Amino acid sequence: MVKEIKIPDVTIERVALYLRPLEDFVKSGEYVISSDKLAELCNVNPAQVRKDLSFFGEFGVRGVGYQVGELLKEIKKILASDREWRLGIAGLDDIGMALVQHKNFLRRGYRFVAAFDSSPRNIGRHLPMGLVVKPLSKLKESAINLSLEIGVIATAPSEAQKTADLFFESGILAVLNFSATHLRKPDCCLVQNVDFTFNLDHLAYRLNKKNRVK
Amino acid sequence: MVKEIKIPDVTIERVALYLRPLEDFVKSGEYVISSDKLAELCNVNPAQVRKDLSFFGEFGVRGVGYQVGELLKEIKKILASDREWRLGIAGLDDIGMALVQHKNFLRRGYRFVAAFDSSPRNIGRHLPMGLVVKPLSKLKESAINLSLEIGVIATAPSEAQKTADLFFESGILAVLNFSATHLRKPDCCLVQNVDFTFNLDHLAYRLNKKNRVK
DNA sequence: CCTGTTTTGTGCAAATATTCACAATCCCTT
DNA sequence: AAGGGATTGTGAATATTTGCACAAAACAGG
Repeated sequence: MVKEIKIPDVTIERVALYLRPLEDFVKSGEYVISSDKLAELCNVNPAQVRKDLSFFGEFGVRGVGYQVGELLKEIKKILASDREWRLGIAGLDDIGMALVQHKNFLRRGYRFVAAFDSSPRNIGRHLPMGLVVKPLSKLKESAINLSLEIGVIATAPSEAQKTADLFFESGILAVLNFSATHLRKPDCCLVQNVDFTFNLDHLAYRLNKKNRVK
Repeated sequence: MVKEIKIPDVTIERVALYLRPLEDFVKSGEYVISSDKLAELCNVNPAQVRKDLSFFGEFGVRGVGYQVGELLKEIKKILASDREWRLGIAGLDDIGMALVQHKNFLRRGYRFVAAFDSSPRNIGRHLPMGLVVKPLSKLKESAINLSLEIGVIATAPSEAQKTADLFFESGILAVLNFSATHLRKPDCCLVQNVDFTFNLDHLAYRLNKKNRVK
């Protein structure tokens, strides 16, 4: 019987955070990293690092630290980013275009294998990596044929819900939503919203507070 | 003597969250909203909504609810988004371009008033709203002349730190970083990192877990 | 002006999350 | 092979956050 502990959401987020400095670290040629060092790089508490990792197993060696390469592999396994995920994107105006071309996605294992748009202006356009923009009407068919796993929505807000529904109907269970609208979704599906103005609001709040305290 | 309570970070984030449905709500013509309704729209607990708001004052009327317009105004005041903030952006390749042109920023009070790039390919380009891309060497001078308040970094990772330092040296206290690199910063300055692959990692993790549980 | 209904604001208890602190373990040196 | 130094893994202590539950306040209708 496997132990059935619930893993906090914040832990997952931090574990993803650990991934980035580790990648830099492995390039620098170091073989071993301590929880202290990793914690410092991520601005968290060392005990936190150890506890976070301990949810998933014992990856370190007492008195020594963690093997960088091994830890990296373990974290990728934890996050299920030890394999490639197949993405479809809808909406190829400026943001959509920027996303498709962004190299970070592929480096981290997220590959765009289909692109859709409703506007004749964009349909048929050739994108890097041999992608051709297809009409939205082909979304469901393509999603199945190409085994899409995650849908990315970069359409205008007015089309976002319609597009999301297409993704959901074609069996896609996760959507990354750049459209700054709230999406209705079936219970079985996951949605992550990305809204840059959130980050700005947070900065503005903290800037303002700092000035007031002065 | 003003009471000196510490306001949790999560509260700020949720308060920013409340802003969005409220804006929709005010358009729909409703005058009053209850914590129950607002909570439902944001997928949080009603008591949470009330407690979050109570950190900043008493905005509701017992037995009635909250005046939508007034609440909206109060929240904007809390977040310091009741005024315009002046942004400068560095890096005008695909992501930078998409950001500058994105209408949401201005709608929420974030105005790009300067744009910088190091590449001759981009310098001198005319952007929407009368902006012209200036060379990075002019950043410090412009930042002061134009009273920039927040710097946005959309450069290649290799240039991110250098650019951030320019922002900091010119007295800018907050930076929004799209470059997927960790930035060193003076203690007095604020940095918010935006990394889309984080969101994807989180989705991937949850998708994977769901399949395992099955 | 009283009564019933509604919904806020908040004290308090429960649930979660973070941090401390230390035994357990490993490596290195002699 | 023994001792000293380092660092993990984790139980226990703290700190923070959430949510319940209810008094306080407003309003509407008679």
